[in-house]
Amino acid sequence: MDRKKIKKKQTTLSDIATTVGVASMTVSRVINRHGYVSEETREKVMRVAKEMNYRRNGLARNLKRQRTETIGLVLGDISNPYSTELARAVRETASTRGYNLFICISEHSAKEDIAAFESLANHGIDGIIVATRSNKAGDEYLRGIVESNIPVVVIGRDFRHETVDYVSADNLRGGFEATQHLIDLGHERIGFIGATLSGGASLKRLQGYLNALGEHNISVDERLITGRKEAITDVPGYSTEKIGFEGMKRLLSLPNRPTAVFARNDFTAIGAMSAIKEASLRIPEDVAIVGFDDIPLAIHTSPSLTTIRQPMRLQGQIAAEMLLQKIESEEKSPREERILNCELIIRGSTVLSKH
Amino acid sequence: MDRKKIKKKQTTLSDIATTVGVASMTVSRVINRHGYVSEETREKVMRVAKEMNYRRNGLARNLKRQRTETIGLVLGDISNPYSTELARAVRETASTRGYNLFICISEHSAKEDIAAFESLANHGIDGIIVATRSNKAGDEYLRGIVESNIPVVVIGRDFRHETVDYVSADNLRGGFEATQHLIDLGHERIGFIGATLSGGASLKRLQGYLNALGEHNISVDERLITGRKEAITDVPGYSTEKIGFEGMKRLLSLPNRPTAVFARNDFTAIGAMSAIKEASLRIPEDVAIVGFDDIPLAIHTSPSLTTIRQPMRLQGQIAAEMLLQKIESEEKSPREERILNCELIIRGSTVLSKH
DNA sequence: CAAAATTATGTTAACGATAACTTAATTAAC
DNA sequence: GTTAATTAAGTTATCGTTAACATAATTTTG
Repeated sequence: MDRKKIKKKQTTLSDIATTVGVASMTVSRVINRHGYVSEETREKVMRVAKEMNYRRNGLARNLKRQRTETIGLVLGDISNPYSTELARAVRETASTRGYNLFICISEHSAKEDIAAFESLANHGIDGIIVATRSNKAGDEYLRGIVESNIPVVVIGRDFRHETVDYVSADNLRGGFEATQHLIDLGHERIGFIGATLSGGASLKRLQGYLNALGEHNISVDERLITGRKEAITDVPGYSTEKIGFEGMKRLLSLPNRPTAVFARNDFTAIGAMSAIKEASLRIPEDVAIVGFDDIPLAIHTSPSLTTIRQPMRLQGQIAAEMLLQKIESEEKSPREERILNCELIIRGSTVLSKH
Repeated sequence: MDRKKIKKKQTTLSDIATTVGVASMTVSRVINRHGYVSEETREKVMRVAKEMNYRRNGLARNLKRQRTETIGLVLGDISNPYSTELARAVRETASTRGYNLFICISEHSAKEDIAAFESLANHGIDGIIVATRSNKAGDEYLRGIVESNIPVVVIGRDFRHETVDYVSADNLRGGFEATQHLIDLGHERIGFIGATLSGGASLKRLQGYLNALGEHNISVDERLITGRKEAITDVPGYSTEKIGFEGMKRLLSLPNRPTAVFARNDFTAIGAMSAIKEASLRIPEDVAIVGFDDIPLAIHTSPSLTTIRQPMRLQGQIAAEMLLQKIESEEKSPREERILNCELIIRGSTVLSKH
């Protein structure tokens, strides 16, 4: 075959320089609108640059300038409205401040977490926001990144480091309020779906649940707490519905089944609702249910889902601001931590609608 | 303040080389596991690299190697399940083939489209998949990118170029089948929400609707076609629900209102359903409704939504494969076009459930 | 009108990594 | 035991851009 693709090289500054008959530095000045260039030269250079379809090589530029004006965001799961709202807020804040955003997805895999961190760090990104689930291998790698002086901010996940800022919803309080709401409605046998106690209640939402029970002297029944062990799995997005479905079935099969359930997130709650309906029980009369996150779907389920709304956009915005601050400041600032309030949204899955 | 942050520079190959007492090329060989190095030297280098927390500078590396093993994906809207499934499939395919994926969001803004293209191109990305809505300024910029020999594949959007591959769902046929389904159910006054005829039915789904009506000799009533003009707006994600809601209200206020409606996508359909319910009409008895996309929410609405399912993952996978093929092939291959079949999913919004 | 400031351009040396080449010592082959 | 192959390094140039400095012409200032 003689129609091999001759990898036509990109036009470079010096290509233009040669054509116009100036030094490449002059061309650089024109391209960057910076420094003295005569109007005549500028026009000539611009014309030739356009003709030759010049595109600046960012690799070389960033290598020389030692910054990229780009930040990275690593998400565990892009199917979750929580993640997407986060991403949108981060992008918006970054964009306003003149930064580009590259998003990487890790699909809750430690290996992909590392691949994402590495890839971003390698590209000389100015800073990274991490919103994946914590896991050992990933965290270890992340620590290396932090220690090589790349600014990092984490959202809603464990990771302690003296220079890493932290943003999160108040999951502890949210979990507490969800449970409190059910207690206020008179429930005493309240289940939890989405985690087990074996991990020592590392999940803040579960801890909030336990705290609420404790405060009202309701004894904890471990059989009412169900869910797969807290660990990185290859389960993406919507499959948490399955955890909710199976967890609820387990709870319903108990000799003394709960009258209310708090699910660790809305997808889990929706799965649980399916199980309840399948058992021909009514929501909320037979089993009341509270979720967490207030995803857009929550208002469209039947009955609509009572849930804890967390400020997704705000978390993204604050994280981005923190990161940019770190990137741009000369001073080394102390670790900052922002924990944002959640809000109980009461809907039909706990309280019969009035009409 | 004297605790100014001394921007500790990253460790470089030659830092390690100096410490160990070898040439930086030797260190490079160790790091890249490529070329001859004695076991003794390798171990020493590895140890020092670890101690000094070495991280390879990808900018320099990629600049020299002229490739990054990274591809970019530009999405108009990340809140849409269509986009997220696409992204996941693209990531998976890319990852399997050893490529990283950077995702950019443009929020349906021409300016941000351009910013995303530019940023990706500048970073020397090996190729770009574009799944934004077409718009003049953005397309013009994209054309420049294509002409500077960066491989590009577009998904489900207009963009004609002899070297740009194209993947899409068969929107024309999908629109036809959605309408056909309603006709089969006996409907004759069928509305369309989400676009107007003024743009000359550039929207394939609308064209499919028109074709189906034509085939059954149902005359087109322009008052039954409603929606905002096809254009880039700053309206993100879920707000298409609003278009559906308002469009439906307009249709319901007609003297001779439609008995069925085809909405350009599921969010629009859901908005329309709200309007129908608000008017105290029944779905599907008074107004039947069909959406498009089969988003996860579609099964959870009440009644559940009849819709056209498009193969989101498949589109992403094929696009990624096409792009990687372009990137890796030496030969210049002719433009390829893949149009994928859609599937009608019949649910409660058009047919009363049987129980 | 000399000194200072401004404008316009060129030169040089990185940024950090690596491909391509060279040198030299070992080991294998015939 | 001489030639060829393998192993283990080092040297040089370059990827494309830009910061920093240097030069020279022109303009402004006092």
